[in-house]
Amino acid sequence: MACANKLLSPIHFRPIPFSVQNSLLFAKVSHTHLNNEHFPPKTLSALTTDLIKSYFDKGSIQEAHTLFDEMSHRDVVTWTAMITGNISCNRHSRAWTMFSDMLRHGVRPNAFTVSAVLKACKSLNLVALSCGKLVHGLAIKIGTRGSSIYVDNALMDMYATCCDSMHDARTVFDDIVMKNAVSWTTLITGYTHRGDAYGGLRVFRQMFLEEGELSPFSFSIAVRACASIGSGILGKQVHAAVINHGFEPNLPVMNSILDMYCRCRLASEAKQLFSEMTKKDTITWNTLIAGFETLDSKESLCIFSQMVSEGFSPNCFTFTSVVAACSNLAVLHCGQQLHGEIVHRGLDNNLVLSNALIDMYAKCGNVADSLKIFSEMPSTNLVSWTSMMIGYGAHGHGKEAVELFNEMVRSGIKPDKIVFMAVLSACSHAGLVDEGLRYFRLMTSYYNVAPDRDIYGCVVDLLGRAGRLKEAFQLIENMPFKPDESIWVSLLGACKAHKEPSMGKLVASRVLDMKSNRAGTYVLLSNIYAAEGKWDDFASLRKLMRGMRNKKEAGRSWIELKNQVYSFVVGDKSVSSNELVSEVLELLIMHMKDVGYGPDLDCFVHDMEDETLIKT
DNA sequence: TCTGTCAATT
Repeated sequence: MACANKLLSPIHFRPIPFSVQNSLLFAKVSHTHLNNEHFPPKTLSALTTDLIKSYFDKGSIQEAHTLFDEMSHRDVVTWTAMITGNISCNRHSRAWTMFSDMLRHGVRPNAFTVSAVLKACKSLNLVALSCGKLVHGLAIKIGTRGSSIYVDNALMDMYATCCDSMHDARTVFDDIVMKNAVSWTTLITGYTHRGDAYGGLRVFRQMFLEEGELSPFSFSIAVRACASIGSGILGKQVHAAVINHGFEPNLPVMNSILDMYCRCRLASEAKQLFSEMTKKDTITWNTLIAGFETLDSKESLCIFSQMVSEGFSPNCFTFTSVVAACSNLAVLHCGQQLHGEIVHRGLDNNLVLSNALIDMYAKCGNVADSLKIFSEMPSTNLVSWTSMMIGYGAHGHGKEAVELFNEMVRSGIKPDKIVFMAVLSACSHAGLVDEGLRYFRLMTSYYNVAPDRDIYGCVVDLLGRAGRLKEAFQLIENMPFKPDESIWVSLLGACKAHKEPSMGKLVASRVLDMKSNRAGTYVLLSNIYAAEGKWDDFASLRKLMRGMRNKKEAGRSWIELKNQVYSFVVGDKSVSSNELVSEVLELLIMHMKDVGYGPDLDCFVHDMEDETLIKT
């Protein structure tokens, strides 16, 4: 057997044309077969199927097809090997045509064929359901449905993954008499991936109640479901179940629990689990670094250097997270060092990573380098263009952002909602009001993208910033959905900036109607009253705020000095021990006064109670 | 005797 496999290795025949090669092969197979008495009685067709499979394993798709075409007798197994081979090479539509060819040749599919072809249906999203239903009918007709757990599970998976057919998946599931671990996992995954985490968790619980077969897969998907709804309480329960059922040695399960703690913003739980994990791989580190990128960017950079010093090799996932951490912290030097390391490791061709670098340079104030990366990318996607446009917008280059948008459309990329937000925001910051409004109209009339609350927020900002407050007000009043607090607050800020007290009062009444619990809203309102000298109203609002025990989150600043990053808030005493920071700030303030910049004192209110300045 | 279903990181 082993000797036959060695003999059949396609590498030996590489330089010889296919047909000759295959005749040679048959000769050798028959020869071995006839001359070796101890050789198991494998048919020629079985041996050829072996070879077809090994061709697909090596990615030699054409050779597999040539060999198949030259066969005189093809049985179900050979056809099935061709279908699965094409699927493993991601050629799903070819797999489907192979299947229809098979039916045309009058070969009756078996359970192997049906489950394989269902997988192809799943991946052919557009025509999936009609193909899938056809196979479902066929499965019933030839009697594989209900008699093969593989067919039933594949059928469930097909219904769950394609279109909105969780109902059909559930029907198939309920009909299965002997459910196995895959049946349970497939159904839980179906609900969870469709965004119905509670549905997934209900099935997970049912699995325990009915004493279904447990597997690490069902645990990791259940953990994922908890993470997606941000429920640390449910996540901890699943974590306990993982320990109770002895799945702790399974690394993917533990990695997903780590991810869950990060997504539920339970930083200390994540840290503790990480320190207790005896086995760790690159994914473990990446999960923690990605988690801390949003929780505590500075910490995520520390974890990164720890990862490197412990001898783990960072990959493109790792670098994407740490580059994003640098964007959040606006630490250019650190970002540049990482960029160097990325080039050194040959990861600079990675699309997602390049997009992160574009964003990093823009957020660190270096939009020219963003453009350099963008223009040198071998291929781009929607995110690349959007990141570049956001970078331009943030630096006041509205015109360039608009030009980039037009270029993107010309290159054949279809704009989405986020791109329009980038364009509108760029127009807003550059004062290109009419240009922005034109894109807002084109969005629905030409590009067929439905504007949502966020888009309306951008347009209100665009009009408000330019002082076209009445238009902004009318836009909010005529929105196709109920305005939320933030959109009114945005207009309120514009009223204050343009010193329009009458419009301000009107907007303020709308804001008060929302019965907000956000401190920032009241700070803004109280400032408007204070600026008008309405101290009674001002006082009652401040009282209301104190009752809410809700403080506005302080605006934070960073400064990078001598390879050290200092982060501080207004009135922060923690950095004052470093005289250098205070000195630099003093110098900056003096310089600002010299060039005629005085702070807008209307914007500040002094809170006597906690002795801090609150900036709006 | 050849052919199968499910999971974790940006």
